[in-house]
Amino acid sequence: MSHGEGAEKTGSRAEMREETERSILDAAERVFAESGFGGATMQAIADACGLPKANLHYYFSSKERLYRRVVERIFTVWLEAADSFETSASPEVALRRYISRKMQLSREHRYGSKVWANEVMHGAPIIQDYLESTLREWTESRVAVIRRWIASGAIQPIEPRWLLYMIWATTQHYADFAHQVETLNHGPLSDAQWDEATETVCQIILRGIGLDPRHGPGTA
Amino acid sequence: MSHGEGAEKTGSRAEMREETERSILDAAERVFAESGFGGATMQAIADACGLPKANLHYYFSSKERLYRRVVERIFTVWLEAADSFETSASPEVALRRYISRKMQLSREHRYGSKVWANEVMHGAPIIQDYLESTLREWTESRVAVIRRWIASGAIQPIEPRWLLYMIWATTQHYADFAHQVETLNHGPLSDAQWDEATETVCQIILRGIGLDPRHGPGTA
DNA sequence: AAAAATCTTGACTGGTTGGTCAAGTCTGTT
DNA sequence: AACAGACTTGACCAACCAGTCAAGATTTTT
Repeated sequence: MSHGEGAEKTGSRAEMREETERSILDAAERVFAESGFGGATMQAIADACGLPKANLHYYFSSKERLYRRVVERIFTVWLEAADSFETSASPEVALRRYISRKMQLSREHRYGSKVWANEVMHGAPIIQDYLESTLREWTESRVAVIRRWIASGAIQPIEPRWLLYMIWATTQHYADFAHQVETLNHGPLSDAQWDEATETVCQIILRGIGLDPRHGPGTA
Repeated sequence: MSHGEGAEKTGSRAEMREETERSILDAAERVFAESGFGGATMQAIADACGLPKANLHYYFSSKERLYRRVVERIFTVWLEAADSFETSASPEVALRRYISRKMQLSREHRYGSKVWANEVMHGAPIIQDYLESTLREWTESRVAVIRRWIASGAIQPIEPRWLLYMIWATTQHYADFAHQVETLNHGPLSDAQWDEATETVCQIILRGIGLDPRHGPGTA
């Protein structure tokens, strides 16, 4: 009866540590998302994962370090999703995959998205270097791809950056503004609504840049 | 030499009070946007408007009440912008005006947008009633308008809600994620870039729902 | 000019929070 | 069984912060 968390199979020392850290990070992500960095308290995070507060400081030396780890973990997830924008695929496929993946992320990682939004809104004190290196490189590579699509006449001439921002903003809106969306929807979105929203976003974006948005690659 | 703020023409009692309150609200909006409710301190707000902290409590009895006033003021601005979505206009005109106005708001009221985003992300503890009344009514009325456009064949059949969310998300992104946008842009957006971004968003949305996005109402 | 009302402000306070610590418990090793 | 290292935790502390207050300054009214 060491942990408050439900029965955990005893594993090796390292496994146990990893699992505890993950449980703390999960709780911290939720609390930071709901209260912001300043509003979150270590006690609230401790309560959220059923550990005494002092124990948190055993695994993470300070609140800021814990927050940093939370943000870094989110960036990792973001990077994986970014890969779904395949530079070798056709515009339809690349964008459809990317948008769908980002919508899925918004649904499954609501809290992570909120923490990221908070961090950027507050001037990205922790992740400024990521923005300037990894994110900038990724963005520039996709901008180049979109420019090639334009040059080849595959899509209408639009500034690629504004298109990317539009995709980020729209997909992340379903996580960051989930509360507003759900209030207007009189409850959480159903599976069907998520599918429909995803499909609508894809269609408007694809048609918006001059592609035929009919579902699937065929001419059906 | 009463105020820290630059030379203020002496006005009537009520005028002075109003002006001081506005100056506090402006400072508070900025600080709340940058630090969140929990991270903001009354001292920081006081410093930001050059008043001693005790003076803030003379005008606003508590931090929460001050925050509430900030949020309410933002909602007012939002409502005015909402009016630019004219229900009687054609889809092209209504959407173009609305998107342009929202982009302008993002540029001129960056902090207000961020406070709103923060409030919603944290579950809208203060403005829940606004979401359920005013915002819901406004949304439903515009959804009805868009449905009529669809029924008349003016635009493609898409779920109006997802379109509205797309517009909100995209336009507000330029305020809420201004730091990210500016980092990727190596500096603030120029006038020309704002115009171009606005035009691009209009074009993608209009074409995305099946309209001819050529600038202006003519057939040029 | 004096009294009243409004506004200003430095100093103070009670409560909260991040972080510490020392005394424990548990687990694996010899 | 005994020892060592890893983990747990209640109690504690210093720093900070929202909010108070009382004494004074300024403006308006009489």
